[in-house]
Amino acid sequence: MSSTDDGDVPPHRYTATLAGAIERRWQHRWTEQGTFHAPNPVGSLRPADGAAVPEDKLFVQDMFPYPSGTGLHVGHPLGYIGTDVFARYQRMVGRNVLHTMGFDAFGLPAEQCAAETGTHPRSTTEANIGFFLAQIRRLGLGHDERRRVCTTDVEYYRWTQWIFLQIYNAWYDTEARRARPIIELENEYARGTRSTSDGRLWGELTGDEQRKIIDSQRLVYLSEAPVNWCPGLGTVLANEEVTAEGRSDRGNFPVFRRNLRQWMMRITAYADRLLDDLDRLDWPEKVKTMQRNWIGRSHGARIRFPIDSPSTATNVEVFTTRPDTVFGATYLVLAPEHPLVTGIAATQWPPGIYSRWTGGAATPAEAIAQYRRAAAQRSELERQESRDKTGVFTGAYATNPATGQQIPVFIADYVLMSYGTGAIMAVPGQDQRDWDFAEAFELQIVRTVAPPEGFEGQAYTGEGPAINSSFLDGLGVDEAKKVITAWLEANGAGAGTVQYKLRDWLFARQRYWGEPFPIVYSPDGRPHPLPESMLPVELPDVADYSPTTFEPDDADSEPAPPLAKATDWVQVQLDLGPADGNRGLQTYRRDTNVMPQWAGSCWYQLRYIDPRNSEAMCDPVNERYWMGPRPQLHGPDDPGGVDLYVGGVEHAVLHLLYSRFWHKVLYDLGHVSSEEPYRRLYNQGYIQAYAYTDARGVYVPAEEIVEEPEGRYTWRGQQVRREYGKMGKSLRNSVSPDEMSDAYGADTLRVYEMSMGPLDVSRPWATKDVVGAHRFLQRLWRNLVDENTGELRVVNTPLDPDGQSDLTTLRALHRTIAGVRDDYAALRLNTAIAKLIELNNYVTKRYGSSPGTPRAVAEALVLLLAPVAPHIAEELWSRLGYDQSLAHGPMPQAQERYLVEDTVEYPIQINGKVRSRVVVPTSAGPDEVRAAALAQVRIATLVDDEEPRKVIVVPGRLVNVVL
RNA sequence: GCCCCCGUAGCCCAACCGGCAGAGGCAACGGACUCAAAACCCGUCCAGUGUGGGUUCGACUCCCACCGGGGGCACCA
Repeated sequence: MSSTDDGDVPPHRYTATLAGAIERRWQHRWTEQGTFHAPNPVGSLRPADGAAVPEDKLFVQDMFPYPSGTGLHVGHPLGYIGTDVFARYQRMVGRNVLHTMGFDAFGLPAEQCAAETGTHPRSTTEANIGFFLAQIRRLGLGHDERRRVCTTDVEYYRWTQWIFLQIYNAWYDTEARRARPIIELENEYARGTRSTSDGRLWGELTGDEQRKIIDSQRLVYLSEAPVNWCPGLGTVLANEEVTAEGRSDRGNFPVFRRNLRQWMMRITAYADRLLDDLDRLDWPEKVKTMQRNWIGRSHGARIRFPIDSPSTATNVEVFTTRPDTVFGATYLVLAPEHPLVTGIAATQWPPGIYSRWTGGAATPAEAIAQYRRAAAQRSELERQESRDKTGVFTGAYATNPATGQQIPVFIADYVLMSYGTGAIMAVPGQDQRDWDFAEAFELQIVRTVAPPEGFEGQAYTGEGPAINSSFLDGLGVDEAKKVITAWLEANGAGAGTVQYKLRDWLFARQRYWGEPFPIVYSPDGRPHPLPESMLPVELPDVADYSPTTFEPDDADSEPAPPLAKATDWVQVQLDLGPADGNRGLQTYRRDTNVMPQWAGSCWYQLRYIDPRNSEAMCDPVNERYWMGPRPQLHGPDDPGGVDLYVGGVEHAVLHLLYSRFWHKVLYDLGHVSSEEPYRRLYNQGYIQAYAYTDARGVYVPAEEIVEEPEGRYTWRGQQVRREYGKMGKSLRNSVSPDEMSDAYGADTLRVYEMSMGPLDVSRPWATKDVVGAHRFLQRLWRNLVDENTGELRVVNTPLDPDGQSDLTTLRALHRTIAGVRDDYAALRLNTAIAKLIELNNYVTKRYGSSPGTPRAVAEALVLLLAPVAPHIAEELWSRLGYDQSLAHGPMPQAQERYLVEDTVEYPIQINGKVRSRVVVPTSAGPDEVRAAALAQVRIATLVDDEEPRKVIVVPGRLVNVVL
């Protein structure tokens, strides 16, 4: 990379050195003057002069960065620059713009670093944030620094704990379709307006029984259910944090299903709303689809199959999306872990049984035990690799409620305990998995949907008339589903139901560096929420920050959270007050789990709004102003939320689903007016890079690569292999924003990154191309400032609209103004820059050797450039004689009169091929254009004497003569 | 295996509702400047839109199939 500072240059040329000086000066000035402070309607950030805030506002947000401490590369700030350009443009057109950035600083890396170095995670976190801020401040991002928050600050996580308590102290009223305070549930039971499930009166229940009923309905609850236990990390994980291969998404350690007592959040209560409200969001379709798949709603039915076992009389309930195919259900399959398996298993094999059904075992019990052992040992990965159907017969038979037929019951690992009821009715005729199993076990196959003529496949899953299905015969799939569901309900054999893939959110982690739970336990093991007055619960200091981790494969290990070691903190004497029955000072044990990293990022937009509020997480008036629904602007269904949220697509399900869930709970409980946190979501692309490996496969420095002809690449003479992907220190292809700023200035880096392509497209980094952006700024500077004297070279004589040459300039100028404004508003930053370069090139050509650039052009160029290259723009603006920053405008307006030309040139096509051109007045109507076109000599010759079959005139575009 | 997105000049990318394939940048080449080189300045070259069909007066744009690249889901009943 070459600096522009080499050699002799004119003293006032826009070089990296000059850019650096300008950038430091303006960054200092912005900070000093609080240029990017956005006032709130009320509270400590309201306007100092008591003025009302502008009605027109905009809330722009970047996804919460995690301050990693490894330093940024040029890819990281792509989105930050994008939002900054957008925010600056909106600020210049007069909107009150809230744009800031805080830190999501709890989490594993800081903790791991702390454990390795023995420093407190808080010190490494703070150092990392300092480093991160230094890097992004150099880019000139217009953040409201007063609003920076950090999830690890006690004043921040106090409110994270407060929100946890709101959720804890709430239940989901399925009839009202919203969360309500838990006290209202208790009141309903107490008043008798709600009855208990077993019909007993509330007053007859013991306190313990009452508490159990209440606790079981909270949106946060303790569960004994199977969880994802990761011994390698020493913690449990949420489903979302486990990869498809059954490993931890951080660290890639094996994850095991274990029964452990853990905090869960009832996100499933919101499944329908989380799904349905996607339609109200301005989000990329891709992300919506990912959330839809994750929630995985499917409509179907639960059907009960009576078991005819010699030992027990019970039912197996299955879930199916195809109840219409029940007449073709020729066997049942239970997940190996299904609780009914042991109960229904026959003691002896029935006579004359296929040997493949028994797995070679002497009794069903033995076969089951053997199969279960084998299934437990198979990892998720192995299960995926081989889709061969395996299973064993339980010896039991069930009755198909539709046919009355006896059908065998199997266990097989292709049925998952975690979905539906953990049991299926197998319909091989209409399900390929069942077909495969049926073939392997020689089971009966009955088609109940007629495949189309000539169908040669196996299972047929498409549309068609029902067959072999008694009273359903002839009906289409949808109709048959309705009829059979009604029949099942009428006969007490089942009911229509909705099933979700979404599971409740496992909310506890056995780590140190996270938010402590505002929960204590009495000696009897019962949890008690702390009253709000006891917040925050501060994270105690401990000698050892890491949990006990285990051999990654040690599935039988037990979690041992670090907080359990802080015995002074764990044992407390508290008076929980009236909420806990005024029991006075009691001894309690604190919860030693911490919240998952996602907790802090579930609500940070609300704290950005009111970062210093000590009375509430966020004043409702401020929330309504910045995030409230604006139906007049966004339509009647507008849920409200942040106006623009920019980040990578990798958070499509985790963060974005959790955050929506919390926000909806807060909405239901009346704490916020918006129903969604993020009205508009935009996924920025990634900056990627080429990396090069030598013959040994070792990465070599990308900046020293020489490109040879025929697509070959060499490093120090030896041929290397090129690969494309991430930018990173270990790949030796990392380029930092600091080195780019050193070489060209931050404005150049900003222009380059924004001009590389649309913000949502990934593209390769090319350091050699950056110079193009620098040349543009340099030329623009030269058009306004004399490089030798430093004097302004701008002429104040106004442009004369009646003079032909000035008119050309005015038209070029106003066309640019209109186009650039459009582009900025639509986030087409690359084309906005192209138009600015185009205008600048025009100015260079037209006025480069004249005494100077007309002031009107110079000012507009500077103002239009300001969002993307704010430092140089501010500098030029001040040299143009303005002492106020241009951060709040003005933004030039295009004048309509200069957007229209007097004449238009129409291309003339004959049969779709351009053959000639004709210039006509803009005012010419279609008939005149047609006449002018046909009168063209070249056209007349080509048309000859033929009468055109058709002449198409597209106003303003072209003429097409069809012969 | 299923679903989604993307293929335009040597490279990164424009082309708005189907209407002249080129706005911008890089590279290359030529010129100018220079004792010379770099930087800077001026100019030039370059594709018929991944492939094959279809619809249309007209297709980068719409439809179908295929190829290549990226992503998501993956025994979810």
